[in-house]
Amino acid sequence: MKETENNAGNPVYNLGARTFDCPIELTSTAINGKWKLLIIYRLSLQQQIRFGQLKKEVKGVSEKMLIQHLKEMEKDGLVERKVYPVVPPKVEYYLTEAGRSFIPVLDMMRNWGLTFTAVEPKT
Amino acid sequence: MKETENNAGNPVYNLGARTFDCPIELTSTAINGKWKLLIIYRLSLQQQIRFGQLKKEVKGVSEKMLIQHLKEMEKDGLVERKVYPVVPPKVEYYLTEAGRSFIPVLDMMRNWGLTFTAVEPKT
DNA sequence: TTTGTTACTTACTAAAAGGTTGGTACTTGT
DNA sequence: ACAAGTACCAACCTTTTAGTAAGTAACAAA
Repeated sequence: MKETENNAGNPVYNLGARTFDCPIELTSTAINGKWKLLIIYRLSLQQQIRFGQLKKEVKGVSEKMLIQHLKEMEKDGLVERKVYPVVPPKVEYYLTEAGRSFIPVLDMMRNWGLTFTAVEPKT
Repeated sequence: MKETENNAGNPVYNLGARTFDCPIELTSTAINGKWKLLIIYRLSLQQQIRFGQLKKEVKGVSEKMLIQHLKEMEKDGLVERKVYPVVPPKVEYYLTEAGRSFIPVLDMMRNWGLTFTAVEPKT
């Protein structure tokens, strides 16, 4: 059972443990989640960031979803988690190489959004 | 009530009837939907396409979701719909200028996905 | 008159996503 | 003894999203 092709002989794409037939579906899945793009954006602006700080910066996110999304992105190999053996707990998150490779894509997505800036109506 | 800023005096971004404070959220919302990126991708490959043909090309999509997504993208100003007054019905869809402006972004997303191509394990 | 074609619509259901609340662990400072 | 601080977890509930199945309109061809 070849792992570089699907049954039709087409190449496949792997993100973490998941396999896709289509690169767009991979990307789509990777960023699927209400807060993921914002999380990546925040992570892209600094080397590493503590969980509590990230929660403050991603405005409106619940703890549950922040953790859930971070875990998924960890599994996908986009984010890493560093635990400091201290009390109270200290955990830092940062983008992996693969995660950082998404930054230019995110920038384009952001720039596209910027083109929809509201303008003053003519009086 | 100014429509180019939010209450904090920051600029806002408009997609169709919706307003966002953050360009990433706008983009996120615009492409939110299981099939939207694939639909845009298909539309990007040809000038216009009939509904039935689009359904064939976006493999796995149900009629309901295809229609729903197309309608949303129409409201968002990314897609246009052309109805021919014939029987049986003939409807063609195509990207608007704003829709086409997303193509480079989609290309980057696709290229990012391509970097996850599975490779032969070393034997 | 019945059938076929195409682009839908509607109703119903199942599944997934996300929010809220209330925990826990562990150590330090009081 | 206990309160504080931080990063979680688990249970529960609501909302959203998506899938299925059935039906409709309009005309043309058989």
